Amino acid sequence: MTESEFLSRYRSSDYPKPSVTVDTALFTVREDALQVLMIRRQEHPFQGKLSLPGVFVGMEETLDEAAARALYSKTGLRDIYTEQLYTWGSPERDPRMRVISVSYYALVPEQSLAPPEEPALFCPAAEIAASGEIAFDHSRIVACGIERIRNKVNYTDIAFSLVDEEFTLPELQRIYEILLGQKLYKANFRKKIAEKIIPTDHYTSGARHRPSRMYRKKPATAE
Amino acid sequence: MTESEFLSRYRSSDYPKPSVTVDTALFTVREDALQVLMIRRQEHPFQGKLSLPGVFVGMEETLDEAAARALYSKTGLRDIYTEQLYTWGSPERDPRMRVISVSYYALVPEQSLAPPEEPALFCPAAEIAASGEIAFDHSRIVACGIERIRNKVNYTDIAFSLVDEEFTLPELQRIYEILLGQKLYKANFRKKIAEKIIPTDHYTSGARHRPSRMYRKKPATAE
DNA sequence: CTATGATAGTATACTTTTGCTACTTTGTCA
DNA sequence: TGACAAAGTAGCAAAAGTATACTATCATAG
Repeated sequence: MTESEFLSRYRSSDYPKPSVTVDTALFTVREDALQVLMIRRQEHPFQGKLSLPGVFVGMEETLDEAAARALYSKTGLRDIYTEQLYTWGSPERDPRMRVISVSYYALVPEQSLAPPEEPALFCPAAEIAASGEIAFDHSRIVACGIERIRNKVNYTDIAFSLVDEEFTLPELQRIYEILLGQKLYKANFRKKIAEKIIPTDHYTSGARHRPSRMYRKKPATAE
Repeated sequence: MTESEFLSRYRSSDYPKPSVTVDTALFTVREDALQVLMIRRQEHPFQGKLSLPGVFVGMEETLDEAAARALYSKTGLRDIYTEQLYTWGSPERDPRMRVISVSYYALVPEQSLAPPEEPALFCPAAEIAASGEIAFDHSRIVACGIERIRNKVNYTDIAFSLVDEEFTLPELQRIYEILLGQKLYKANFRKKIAEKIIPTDHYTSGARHRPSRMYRKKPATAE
């Protein structure tokens, strides 16, 4: 039997299949806290509960594309920093049927977001992670996202995804402190990120204290 | 409409669904190299090529259970250190049909493995990761596993999963060196892992040099 | 037009970890 | 009993991380 013969005889409908969704946790830092975009469900199951934005994976799209689609439909944003988190496959996680969920997390600066409308809202991520009142296993997904972010802050540049293109060092430091959940020393923080940033000749103004210089992220050097 | 009415009307077959598999990369350190268990495929597609052990996810099992099943069927081992890696969902990754693959990696000490038979064999992981001759996207899965292991070696205890219950420090150090791809200083290495191990009163013997003390891993302390 | 409060930004001392070299110990074997 | 071989230990210098004290510059009040 040749490969093409084999392929033409293969009947994929011979086996039962689970449904596959992509659920996305969009994080931002707002009001001095890490917050996550949640949707209040209008339909069953879990009607009235909070859930993450999600879509069924189309037959012709990649998982990354499905995640981008879910995020775009709720925020209108493209080209967000997005990364796959974990895949959840317990047979009981959805009461309708067997659904396997590939979860993603995404990071955006608060400034690039329009205030969410109607069934969508931002919630403190820590509260969602600790709550027992969240639809499906989405509380665990958020918890998983928080943990992943916290782990990656120190050895990657994900924190820059949460500030605008131009930012001040006190702003950036605040992001780090919120993600890590601890206070950092100003001087040490600056030493550490000095090599990752480029100063501009812009300064903040208006505040009744010394203005803060603005910086940009240095483009990643080739490997 | 109540929730139970809603559920009874829900027709999950209304939507096309991808198939879902679990593919597992079983790593061990053998002959001074990180090696991975591969299967030479007997059937189409990719007949004759190397692939990772994989199974279709059953409708009543979790993903972790499917991974354990795949590993058990090839090695006869249960309770292996196993962790989910990444989920691969490109529509073209399987020529038969749309298949989404949830990949796992697993770590076992060489001593606990029977020599693999027939279509199964161990291959140097770096070669698999670099080869263009591997079935599906399994080469990338192995590459992803190597990277994950390398990242986790320094801030977790996964290296201990690759040695027997009792081990010598030169053995353990060799594991670290192979995973990290670099030589370590004996004294520094010992200082660092001193807190994670418990000495036994056993020693190696037979070699024509000073015997090496054997240790066990200290049970993880409560969080 | 100067004092003050508030935050931006810098200099520096101290502590811990890492990188490295040299040494001592203890077994087997000739 | 001396030589080799790898196990195991001691210690120093450089680098990185931790912590504190200081100076700079704006807006506003008086």
